[in-house]
Amino acid sequence: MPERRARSAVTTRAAILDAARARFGTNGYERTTMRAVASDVGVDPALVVRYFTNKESLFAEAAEFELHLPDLHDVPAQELATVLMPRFFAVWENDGAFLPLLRAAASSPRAAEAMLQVFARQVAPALAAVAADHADERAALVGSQVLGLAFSRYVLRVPPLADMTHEQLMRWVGPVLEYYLTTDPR
Amino acid sequence: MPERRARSAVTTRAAILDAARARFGTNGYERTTMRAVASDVGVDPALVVRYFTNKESLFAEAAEFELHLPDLHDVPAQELATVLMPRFFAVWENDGAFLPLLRAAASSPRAAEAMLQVFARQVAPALAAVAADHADERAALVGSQVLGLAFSRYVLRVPPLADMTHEQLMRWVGPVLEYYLTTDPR
DNA sequence: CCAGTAAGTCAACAACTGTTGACTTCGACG
DNA sequence: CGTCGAAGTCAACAGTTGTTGACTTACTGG
Repeated sequence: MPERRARSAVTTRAAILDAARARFGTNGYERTTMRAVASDVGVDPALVVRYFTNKESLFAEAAEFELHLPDLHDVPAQELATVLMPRFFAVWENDGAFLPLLRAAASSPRAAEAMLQVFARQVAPALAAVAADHADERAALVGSQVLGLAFSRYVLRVPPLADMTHEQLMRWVGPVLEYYLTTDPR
Repeated sequence: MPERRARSAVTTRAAILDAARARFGTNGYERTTMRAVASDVGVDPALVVRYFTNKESLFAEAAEFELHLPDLHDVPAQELATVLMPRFFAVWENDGAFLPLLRAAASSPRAAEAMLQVFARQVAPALAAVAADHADERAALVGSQVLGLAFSRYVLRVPPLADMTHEQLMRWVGPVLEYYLTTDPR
């Protein structure tokens, strides 16, 4: 039992990160204050900067996330949505890092750039495995629909969308993803 | 010739409103400062509040816009996108009020509510004219795709999307709108 | 038991924000 | 010409924000 501090450093650091994600996720970047995050954890604001040096760095760390999209090479077109959508739901609803980034991307160029990187490094390559042609355009179109869904459902909370189940959404959106990835527009 | 002031009140008022739209549109609500708007017009900050009383009221007026969606009753399904998309492009690119609202909606509950009202009062009713059934769900899905497109193209500036022409986008997105409005998911 | 170090607090700073009230400028009109 | 009201400025306020540096607390290893 090497250490048993009343509160180990890693513990409060993680707590601060969680609180930051929650605040950034519901209030966005500018409306989230260091003091509020600190007080959520019951700690002095100075400690937050001691651990994360900056509001900007705190945000950067809070907004890091991995989609973990599976390899799509052997997935038949009709099952693309069944494979993809659950991953999106997971990132949107469980991991707390997506919403902060989405909200902040709307008004902060830096956050927008970060979101663009997530798309370029995680989404586009995975989708390239199944795109018929014009892979970058197809991936971007899928991204626009997916992002629009997240924005409408979690940020705007458009009533019908916010209340639908995962299954209902998959049935509606599935054919669209399949179309964007594999079909040629008329 | 009743009035010929060097700068009539209505003129500077309109100039302030324009500057506000531009600032809100590119920087979002919180990062837009009264002082910056005032200085864009070459005027004292106090004058801005004299005309608009509040930052919040200034934003409210700057973010008002009308979609002017046409009556869709006699539009055949295959031409829905040809009729709808040009209106969206017009509001996105010419009128300066859409982007401020979209950006602000991401981090301000009030702005989100305003955007929801635009959807409920202007988009949903117009689309109800052609929706096969579940009109509210179908309208919301169209809204999610349209919003996602705007977000990706104008806020995030996803490269392929930002560079595509109106015609290219219409060809890709058109079938999706048609599907959401008229087809049953499999 | 005691010193060292990590964990945390405290008060304060400088900058910036929205907003206010009193003042000035100036064109129009009787 | 003189005055009246609109158009606009000025300086300043009160509050909030991120960030800093010096200080205190408390656990642990020797």
